[in-house]
Amino acid sequence: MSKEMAKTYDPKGIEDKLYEKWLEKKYFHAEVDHNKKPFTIVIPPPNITGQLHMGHAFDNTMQDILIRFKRMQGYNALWQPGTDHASIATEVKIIEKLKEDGISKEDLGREKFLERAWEWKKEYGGRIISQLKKLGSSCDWDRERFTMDEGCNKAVTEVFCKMHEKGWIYKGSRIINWCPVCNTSISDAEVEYEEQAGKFWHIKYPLINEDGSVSDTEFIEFATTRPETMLGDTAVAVNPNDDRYKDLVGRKLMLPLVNRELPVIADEYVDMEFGTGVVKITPAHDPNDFQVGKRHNLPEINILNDDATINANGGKFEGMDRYEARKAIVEELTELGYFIRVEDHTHNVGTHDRCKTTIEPMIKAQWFVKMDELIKPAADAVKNGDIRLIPERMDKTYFNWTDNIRDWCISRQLWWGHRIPAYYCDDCGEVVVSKDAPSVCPKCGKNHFTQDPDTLDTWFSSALWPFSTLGWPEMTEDLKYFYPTDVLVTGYDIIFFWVIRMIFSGFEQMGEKPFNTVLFHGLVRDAQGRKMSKSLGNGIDPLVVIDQYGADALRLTLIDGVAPGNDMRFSEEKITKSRNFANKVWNASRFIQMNFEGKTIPADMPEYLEPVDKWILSKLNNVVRDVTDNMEKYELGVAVGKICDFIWDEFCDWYIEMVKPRLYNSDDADSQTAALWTLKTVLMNALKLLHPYMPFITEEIFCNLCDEESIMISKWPEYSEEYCFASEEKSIETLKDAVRGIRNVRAEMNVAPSRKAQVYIVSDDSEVRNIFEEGKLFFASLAYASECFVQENKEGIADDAVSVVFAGGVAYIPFAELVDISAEIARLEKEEKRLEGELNRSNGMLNNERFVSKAPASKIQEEKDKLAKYTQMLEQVRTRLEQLR
RNA sequence: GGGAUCUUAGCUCAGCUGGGAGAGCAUCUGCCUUACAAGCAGAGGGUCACAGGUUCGAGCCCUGUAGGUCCCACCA
Repeated sequence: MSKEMAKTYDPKGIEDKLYEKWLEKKYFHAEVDHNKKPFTIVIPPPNITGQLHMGHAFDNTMQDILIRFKRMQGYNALWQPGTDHASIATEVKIIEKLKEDGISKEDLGREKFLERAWEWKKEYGGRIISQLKKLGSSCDWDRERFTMDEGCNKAVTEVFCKMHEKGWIYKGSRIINWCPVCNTSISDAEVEYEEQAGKFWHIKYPLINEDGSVSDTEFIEFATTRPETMLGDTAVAVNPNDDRYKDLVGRKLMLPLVNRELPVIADEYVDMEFGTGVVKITPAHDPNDFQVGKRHNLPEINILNDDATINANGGKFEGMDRYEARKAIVEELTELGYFIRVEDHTHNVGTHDRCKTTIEPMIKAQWFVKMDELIKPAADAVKNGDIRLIPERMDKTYFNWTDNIRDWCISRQLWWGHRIPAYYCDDCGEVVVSKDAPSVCPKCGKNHFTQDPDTLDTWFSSALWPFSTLGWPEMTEDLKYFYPTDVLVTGYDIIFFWVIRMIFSGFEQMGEKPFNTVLFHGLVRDAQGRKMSKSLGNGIDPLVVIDQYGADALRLTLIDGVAPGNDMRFSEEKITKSRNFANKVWNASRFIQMNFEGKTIPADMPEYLEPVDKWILSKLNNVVRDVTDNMEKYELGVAVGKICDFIWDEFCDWYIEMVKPRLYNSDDADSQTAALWTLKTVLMNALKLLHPYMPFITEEIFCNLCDEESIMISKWPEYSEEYCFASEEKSIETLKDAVRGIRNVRAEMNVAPSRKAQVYIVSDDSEVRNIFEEGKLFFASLAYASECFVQENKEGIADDAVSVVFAGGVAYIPFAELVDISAEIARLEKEEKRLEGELNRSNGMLNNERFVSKAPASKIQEEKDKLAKYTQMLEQVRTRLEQLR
């Protein structure tokens, strides 16, 4: 056999070496192959600005597990990787960097700025990719893409032009969310509402008398959280059914400070119950007021510059910041006697999710995607099960968005991104949308154009990712073969940003869904359950974890015991547990390898197998079936739990211990061969099951133990009738029961394992006697017995021997000098009580006529078996008690 | 305001279509048993948030209550 294994598993060195090998062998690479079924995952492209964090590690671990699993199952598995240009995030970073040198982006100019951005991409864009590799991700790196590469560019332009032609992309002047810090419009999805402690200012406007003079007795009172917006008020509204104000509707008010006459209008929008039942209307700076303004043909007065300072429409407040103006306005209103009072008021304030700046609603000309028609097939697909969301509850979240869809603002006043393919004729202003710059104006025939300066929302290109990466708009072979992809793995936090947009884009552009299934995961939180964040400084760097514990341990920690869609807590304890498991696997393998030394192990199942061999093979067979089933259903956390339990508990703690005597004794060659073959078979198959979760350690061991090239291209184990040994499974469990019982008693009596004792197994069931007879050797070692006798009756056993009742018989341990008869009686009485309880329960059920008549037959039989078993055990306990008394 | 979800051992969480409450960690007790002390063998510990209901049978299904978390809406 090959080289000696170290005593503890050290992932350092091994992981990088194996990853290099996989790359070299091109195992990750997938080509169209019509003899194989494809299985495709597209990666959620990480931002080029990003560093690998636990969220990425979680997300990519899940994808890698699925891809490796399917690859081993014989699918043509493609994991399509790439990165996202992350328009605004990247632009902000570059601006920050420029700022350090004292330059603004305008100083630099568009061309130069973009040059910098590309340099930046070149320098840092690869960083996250190399970090993903550390994790073991088996992406097809030959296919790596970037949302702003040539192909994706082409796809974006194509979609924009097509949709524009169809009328589903349009330019319009509408109220949008404006970020005064990033200086760009953003979409509704990018607005985050944050509860803030604010103020509620109560103000009054004077009515205008019939003679045109400003009344000093008649006022109309209302309250606002944003007094500065009064500069843009163009009406005051009341509810049409509000008797208090009926007479005022149609009259005029004087807007103080700017001396503008405002009408009092009636609109259903106003809630009579809230406050004074009066609302000031600022169509240019509030989305609801905007709607009211449209209904009543109110003027829209924009009072803000792009940086949220007051513009010329604000009169003497011009140039003030919005918050300075707020203060100044309240002061002046107080002086003029229009201010009533102020109260504390917590309310939700819309902020920009990226920079947390309070957004300012403004009317601006922007490009939009018309959503009402586009969303229909996307909603239907989930409704009718064509696309499955896991966990299912995500459906509700999904429909909540599709049912309340609003047009998508896609233009951004940024430079880093896909530039909008719209051209304006310098002479007549005609708008031409086309893939290439037009040469002649279709309206005036002149030939000078200026391209729209804006770029597109980052998510516009990510929405096309599942097909743009496969070659669209060309109908490539890749596209025909790999599309639709199989599963998308992502966090529930980007369902609106990305998932929905990919779905409607897929239907619209490809005429087909982009994926069959969406597997959602939750957030990785810290040990206290807090979100990992930069500001809290509680983030755990996955690369540090990999360095300390290995990628396998990290991966296991992230997936073990986690249900789809649920958040998980990451802690030192958990990672230690995973590391320990890796070490356990390592040592079990080391032990097995040591025992292979100088032996030949048959390739096929030997003729002769002992019951324990059959037992573990049967157990393995069940695990293979269950784990495969769980994985097909995306229950990865459950699946890995079963694998680990099988390896640690059944295989290491029981089976290996059971076969040790056979390994140490070469007299019975057949028996030893059977043990060696079974050890190898079970280990190899268990490693295969574990490989998707812990790719490195499994590969290292696998290659140490066999001549195959790699575990990652080996065949996934399948359930097989050949390995079904139901009766051995059952009988070994009986034997384990006896062992546990004996250990328990010995532990209670504080007998050191080194103190061996004789053990007598007494059973009137010949099958039970048989199994102990056959397993005598290992049974003795597991039960710390010096000798083991199997017999039909109690003959020759000391009366005061300790007795252990198990299902099928009684074990006697003549340990006279240690036995305290009264303690023994107490122990057996406790056992008697327990069994009586069980019998009561069982009898209760079986005597319940309605249970017997309604419960399924299998359940009844199960209960009858238990009854028989406990009856027999109780009998034994009672007999024994009598003897002792 | 609408919705989702959670409440199970001291802690962190599993528990699939209803059929005798689980794991890891922690605690306690023994063990250097020639793969592993990052280990082995044992033990203790739970009215499955609360109240009803459906059912032969409920941690699981239904209704309500309380508390937590999250998402959406955004009453100026």
